Formats: sequence, structure tokens, C-alpha cells
Amino acid sequence: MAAILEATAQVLESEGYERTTTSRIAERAGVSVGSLYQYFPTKDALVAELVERHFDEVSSRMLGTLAELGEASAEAAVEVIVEAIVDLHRPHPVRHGAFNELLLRMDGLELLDRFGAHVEAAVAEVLAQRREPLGLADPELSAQVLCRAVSGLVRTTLRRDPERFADPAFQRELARLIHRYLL
Amino acid sequence: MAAILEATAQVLESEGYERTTTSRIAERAGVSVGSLYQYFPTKDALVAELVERHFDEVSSRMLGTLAELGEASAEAAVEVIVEAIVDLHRPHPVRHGAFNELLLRMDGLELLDRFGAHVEAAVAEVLAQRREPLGLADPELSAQVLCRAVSGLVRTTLRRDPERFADPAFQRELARLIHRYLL
Amino acid sequence: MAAILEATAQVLESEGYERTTTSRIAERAGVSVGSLYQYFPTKDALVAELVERHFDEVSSRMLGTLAELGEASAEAAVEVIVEAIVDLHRPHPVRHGAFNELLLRMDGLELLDRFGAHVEAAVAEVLAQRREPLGLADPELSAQVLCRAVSGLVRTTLRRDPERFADPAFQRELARLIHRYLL
Amino acid sequence: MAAILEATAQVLESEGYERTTTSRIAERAGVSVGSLYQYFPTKDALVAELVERHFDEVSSRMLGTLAELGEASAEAAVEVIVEAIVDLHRPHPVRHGAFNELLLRMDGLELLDRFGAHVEAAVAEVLAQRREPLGLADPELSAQVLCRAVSGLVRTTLRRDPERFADPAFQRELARLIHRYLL
DNA sequence: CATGAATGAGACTTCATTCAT
DNA sequence: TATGAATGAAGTCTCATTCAT
Repeated sequence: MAAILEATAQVLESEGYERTTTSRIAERAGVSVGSLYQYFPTKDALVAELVERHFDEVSSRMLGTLAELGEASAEAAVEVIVEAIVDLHRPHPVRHGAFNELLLRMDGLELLDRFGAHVEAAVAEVLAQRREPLGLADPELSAQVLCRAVSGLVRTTLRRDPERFADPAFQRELARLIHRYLL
Repeated sequence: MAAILEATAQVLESEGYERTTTSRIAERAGVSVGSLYQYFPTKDALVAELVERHFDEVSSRMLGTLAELGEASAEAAVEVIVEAIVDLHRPHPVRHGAFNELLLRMDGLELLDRFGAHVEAAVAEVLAQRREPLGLADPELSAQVLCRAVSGLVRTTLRRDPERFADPAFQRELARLIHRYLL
Repeated sequence: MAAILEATAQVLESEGYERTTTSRIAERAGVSVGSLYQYFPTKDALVAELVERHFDEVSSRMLGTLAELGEASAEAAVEVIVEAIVDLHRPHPVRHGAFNELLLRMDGLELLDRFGAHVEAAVAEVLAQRREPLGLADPELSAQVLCRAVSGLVRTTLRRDPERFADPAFQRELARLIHRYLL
Repeated sequence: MAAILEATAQVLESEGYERTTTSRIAERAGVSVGSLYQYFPTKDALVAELVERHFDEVSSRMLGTLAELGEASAEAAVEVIVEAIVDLHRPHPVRHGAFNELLLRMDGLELLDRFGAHVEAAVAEVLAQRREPLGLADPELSAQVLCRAVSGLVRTTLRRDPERFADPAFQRELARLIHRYLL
């Protein structure tokens, strides 16, 4: 079952969604289509499970990072967060890009929205705790704007210049974007 | 032909890409499949044409706005740009979202990249002209970061809360994101 | 109308049957599809007319040659016939080949059979007139065998080495085939 | 798979090429279109396979017969060959006719030419061995002429009077054609 | 009469899913 | 439980033919 999920990820990453068929997945996983359907009722369920796991991990890592910020200074906090984002995407930038694309094909995009909402809420909470020093009128709105801007930047860069993530200049600008927005 | 393009946009908007078939398009356009193929050699060509037109318009409107900034103050310039972005997306927010999704399905994403690179270059130029007062070390990088962050914010909001575009608070935050990033 | 028939022949010759469409024919003829259907009720009717004309000409030329043999010696007669066959195919060998292929696509092959039967009958008559000197038991059967063998040789050569028709060695062998068979 | 090939042959034989569709084949074979495409990548590949098998058999049987001629007298050799030709076509004359038609539709006719060239070469070899007693100037040319004439006769007869193959008179004339041509 | 845009039946092919072995 | 051949709905595209202009 893990093999099937991994095979799906690989096929998705190397062939693209359109060319990702159940037979190809089974072949890559070294099992038969039949076995695939023993574990997943549907192709969509398989893909959904994969995407869910992916974003659960992304989500929990970001949430973990946010939880550990504690009383850190704004500057330090931003630095930690940027580092987390970079560490998260550096190992498999292309695969992350593929999963982001994937989300858009899934009905209703509930998954992405669920994940996005989750992270946005966590960020909102962090911002609410620092409301006064930052002078934020509406921490929830700020969290939304910030999360969407940052993830858009990450997503596009992932797709257009994946290697950019290793560039300190890029990381500096990412930190600047966050830091300045929050003043 | 215009009817076919419009029908394609409608089907895409209401049914999503996966359910957008040539027959459905033809039906919605009130013509037969044959007619569709009289004007477009391929389903992909049809969609590509549609997307191209859409982003040509978006692109040219944004480029026009940038060209008119002239010597305006940074504050005024940001205000004008935000207004342009909002005006651009307010009329058909859902459709804009659909087109953004669509881009990701097209081979190589050349179109989006072409469009994105185009706008990024124009923004880089504007920033380069104001390099000193803004204290920008690398206007090109700043343009990339800014464009990707802003379009990510716009894209996600388009999908999750399209009506948000009418909210002055959102517009204020968008302006703030840009303004603060550039100092 | 002549233009349409000629265009059909050209398209058939250059593109092959599978790629011969009514639009291509109309385009080559410099008219519209509509005009084409003004003169021919059906694509098949158009092709049939073309084939009919072609074989009417072939047929009548061969029949004319046979009629002129008169009392000529067997040797002279064979020489005249071979010359006629060669003269008939030399100008447009490829087109003749195309028409032969074409025949096989037409329903029931009535046309080819009608033409073939016609020529076979004429040859049978000539052979019947010379029954005794040639020592023929069944001139009708001999005519069939001879005609089918000769036209098979011509057909295959037309397709595989069209230029062969100009080769005197080939012509000699063709004459030999006929002459020897009849003793 | 054998069932599919057999069904294809049957449909081809009874309906003609134009009316031979993948669905009809599948239906006749008692399977679904899907199964058909499990074994053959393309309709053309299926037909090609069928034709190839057919002509491989025809070819190898004729080649075998030629190889067994040994030192037999010319008369005996001709008799053996005619018998082989007749035995080959008598069981399914109509199907043989259908396959001959079929060849002409296949791209480039490579198959027929390959088969034809093969047999012509074998015949040329046999003739070359008997060059002197037969007084042949150019055994290769003679082989070509002979093969094309004979196969033309066979083909046409197959199509117009298939039952003729059982007639001793026809067989006598076929032998005569060959024998006399070679003197 | 000519035109050519429109039509739509139907061909080929794919692939998610099932089920007998 | 695993297998993978079989299924068939559905999609894309072609082209002979029609008919309003």
C-alpha cells in the first residue's frame, strides 16, 4: 500500500497527471491493477489519499514550527519560519510542484482549502498573540493575506525555478516580504 | 467562432476542465462538433487560444497600467496598481480563477510562464527606475518576488473568496503588502 | 465537370484513396464542394464515373486494336497488341496503377469485371477466328487465361516498376508470353 | 487473439475493407473493443498482422514446393507447381481474393512487394539452375514475368470464378501458360 | 448556379473498473 | 489475497453531404 502510494507519486511527478493511469501506477509499484483496487476503491481515492498525506505532512510541519515560536522576537520568528519553508521544499521541489498542480484537479479543491485554512488559522493565532506589538487591526485577515502571498510565491518559484530555493538571496527576500508586511 | 470561445469559457467555468468535452462545448455554443473543428484544429488548440486571449488581455492591461505610472509617488503608484488589479478581476472573479487553474493543465505551462515573465519584466523595469529612492539591491529579484506573491494572493482569493475583491479591507492589505515590501 | 473529374484523378494519383476527400477534390478543381454535388450525387458516383471513363477508354482502345488485326500473321498480331498495351500505359503509368487499385475498392467490382469480360470476349472472338491454325480446343478459356495473365503482369509491373514499360526487354518477354501460350 | 484474427478475416471476407470496423470485428469475435486493443495497438496493426500471416503461409508453401523440385523434368516440375497453386487456393478461394484486395490498401504495399519479391527471387533461382536446357537469357526477368502473369491469372480467377480452381481444364491451361513460356 | 459553413453519424482509441481464476 | 484479461462508456476527430445565402 505504501508502495502503491509511492509509485503514484513517482508517476505523477515524472509523467504528469494526464499520463497517470492506474495500470502505469500498478506497473511502477510492481503489483497488478487488481491489488491496487484492493486498497483503494477508486483512482480518485488513491490520489486523494496521496495528496492528503502530502499536505498533512506539510501542514503538520508548518504547524509544529509555528508552535515552537514561543516568545521569540519577530525577526527571529520570521527567520525560523522561512527556514522551515525552505527545508520543507528543498528536498523534492519538483514533487511539491506536482502536488500543487494536482490539487487543482481535485473536485472542489476541498483538500487544499482545508489545508490552507488550517495553516491560515494557525498563523492567525500566532499573529493574534502578537497583535499589539505588531499593531494589527485584523490578525485573521493579515494571516490570510500573508499565507496566500507566501504560498503563491513558493508555488510559482517551485514551478519556474525550483533550484531558487537554495539561493540565500531568495530566502532573504522571502523573509523581507513577511517581515515588512508585519512591520 | 466567438460563440465557441465563449461557450468554452462557460463550460470551463461551470464544469471544470475534466468535464469539458468538445461535445459539451459545441452543445453550449449551439453548434455541432463539426463546426468546432472547422475553427480549431484540436481541443487543445481551442483551449490554448482561449487562455492566450485571456492572458493577453490581463497582461496588456497590467502593462498599460505600469506604463502610466510615470513619476507618481510610490504611494500613489501602489494605489493605482491595486486598483487595476481589483478592476481586472472584479467583473468575473470565478472565471479568472478557472483560467488560472486551466493554465496548469497546459503542456509546459509555457503560456503562464510567458505571461508571468512578461509582467515580471515590466515590473522590474519600473522598479529599476526607482531603484535609488527605494533602495533596491536587485530590482529583478524584487519584481519576481513581488509579482509571484501578489498573483498567488490574487489567485487563491479568487478561488476561495471571490467576493473578497470588493472588500476595501482586502484591498488595503493588498496595497500594504506591496508598499511595505518595497519600503 | 471535366475539371472535377480531372481533379479527382490527380488527387487520387497523388494522395491515394484514403486521403481523397471531396473537399480536397473541390479545392484542386478550383470549385466548391457544393458545385461538386451539383454534378455528382455522391462521392462514389464521382469516382465510379471516373473509373468508368478510364476503363471505357482502355477498353475501346484495346477493342479497336483487336478489330484491326484482320488477317495478320500471328507474329505480327502479337506485336501489334503488345505495342498497343505499351502505348496505352506508357504516358501515365502511375495513374493507371492508381486506377487499378481503385477498382478494388468499388462495390462488387462490377466495373472491372464488366470491362474485363468485355475485352475477354473480344479476344475470344479473335482466337475463335484463328482456332484451327492455332489448334485451340476452347478459345474462350484461352482468352480468359491469356487476358488475366497479361493484365496481371501489366498491373503488377505498373505498381512495382512503372518505368519498365519503356524497356524493350520487357516488351519482348510480354510478346513471348502471349505468343508461346498460343503456340 | 486467434479469435480476433479469425474474426477480422471473416469480416474482411464478408463485408469488405470499407465496412470493416473495430467494433464489428470485436462483435464477431465475441469480445469487446477493449480486448481487441489489448492485443493489437491499432486497427492497422491488426490487419497487417493478419495479412502478414496469410502471406507468410502462402509464401512458405510456394517456397517449399520450389525447393522440392530437385532434378525433376520441366514437365513434372510445372505439374507439381500448378498442383501446389491449386491446392493452396482451393480451400478458401474467396478469402484469398479478399486478402489480395487487402494488400492494395496497405501503406506502400510493402507487404505484397516483400512477398512477391521473395517468390520471384526463388523462382529466378530455380530458373537459373535450368538456364541452359531452357535457353533463358535472363532468368530473373523471366521469373518476374512468369510470377506476375501467373499470380494475376490466379487473382482474377479467384475473384471472378473462384470455383474454376477445381476445373481440370483451367489447371491444364495454367500449366500450359507456364510450360510454353519457358519452352 | 455557386458557395462553403454547418451538420452529425460514426470511426478509432483509452482507461477506470470488475471478476473469474 | 493476487492477478490481469475483459469490459464498454466516453472522448476526440473526420468527412460525406446539405442548404441558406
